[in-house]
Amino acid sequence: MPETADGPGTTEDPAAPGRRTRRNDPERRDRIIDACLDVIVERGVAGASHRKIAEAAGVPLGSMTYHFDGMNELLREAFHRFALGVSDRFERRMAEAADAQEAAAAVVALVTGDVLATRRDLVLTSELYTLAAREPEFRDLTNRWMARSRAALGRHFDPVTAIMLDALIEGLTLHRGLDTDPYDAAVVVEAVERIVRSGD
Amino acid sequence: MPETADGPGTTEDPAAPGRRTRRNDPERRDRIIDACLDVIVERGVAGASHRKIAEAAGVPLGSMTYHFDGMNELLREAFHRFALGVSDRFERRMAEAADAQEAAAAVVALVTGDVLATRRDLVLTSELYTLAAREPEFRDLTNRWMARSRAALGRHFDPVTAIMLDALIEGLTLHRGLDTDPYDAAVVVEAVERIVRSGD
DNA sequence: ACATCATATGTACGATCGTACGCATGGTGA
DNA sequence: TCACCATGCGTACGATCGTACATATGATGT
Repeated sequence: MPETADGPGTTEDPAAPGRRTRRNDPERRDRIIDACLDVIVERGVAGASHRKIAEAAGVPLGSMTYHFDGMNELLREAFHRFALGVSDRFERRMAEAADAQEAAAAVVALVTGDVLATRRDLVLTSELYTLAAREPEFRDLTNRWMARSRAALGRHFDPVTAIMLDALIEGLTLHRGLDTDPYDAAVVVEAVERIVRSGD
Repeated sequence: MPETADGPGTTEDPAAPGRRTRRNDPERRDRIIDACLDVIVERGVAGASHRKIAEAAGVPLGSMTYHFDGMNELLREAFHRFALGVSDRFERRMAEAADAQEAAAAVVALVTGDVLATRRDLVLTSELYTLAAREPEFRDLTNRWMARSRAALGRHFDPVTAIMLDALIEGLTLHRGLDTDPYDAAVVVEAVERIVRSGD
């Protein structure tokens, strides 16, 4: 059974079998948000219902409407957390780079490697963009995300180069993620080089 | 009332009020597919139900299961048509370009202009990628689309440059489409130039 | 120890969904 | 002209959805 990471109070009270104590669970809200992302990865936003998320989080259905004012708020918080997480990792990598050359190498590593190229990240990013393409509320979220990425790139590159790099990263990640057999990483190296080389 | 473009047989038979003649409508299947795309643009794949699509196409609900073997087949055909259309327009633009310089200009025009930058195209592309990220069936579709784009670019650029340009176009289009106030078109010109300049 | 009440949850409702299937329909060959 | 039957459609069914709300629960102050 999946029953992942039993939260506090989820298990039965040994002293009173058959009864469940659920009160006083401060992390419940967080768990719901995480479970929401998990369900989205597996079933998509379309398949992410209150019931599925509640089951995945190990909380009763009633907790959904109690902690969140409707599905939209839950989605907003979930994708906010996701974008923040990816953004943090990106920012950290850029901060760790000593100069533009290291930064370029870090960008290549992010695209070809483990951070942006996860199936989970690909799915969640696509789902978020789909929401953003239709609802301004989520578009604000993606805009803040893009702005943060460009700012992180701005540590090492001029603003225009940062914008172009940001777009290139997006396209490369997306295409490599969707491609049945992704082209060689050398292409990524070359592409990044072409963009940053002229930016000095 | 929306009741767009009454198809043949959709209106009442003047000779027999209250009766409807629906037989012999060869374009019905096509109309359903087009209506499907319209509904997806407006409500998303999640909101594209048989009933909504049937209403938009001006056909009875029964026609849905009659012409298509389930929702998945309808989606597959609809997105196939969409990808083919965009691909055709892209191909044509590339074919019209006399040399690499004109091709580069065409790429800029496509990204900043009217073909790829429509809200409709943005929404449909996002929705398709979201499906592709999860289901291999739709991933094949996007793969064929990407292959065709690269082949079209291959008329004027070497294969590696074509791959990079393809990714750049994707990222630029997506970011410009989602950006609340898109950066200047000059950035697009510069980015394309940087990618193709080193490709000679 | 006990009354109190904010916190938390179980349940029920109306809407909408995809799909199956029996029947109406009208083109067609005799 | 008319019977026939492939084509096309109206309708009903079971499932699932988001959400509201009455009620259970247990922490807390006295």
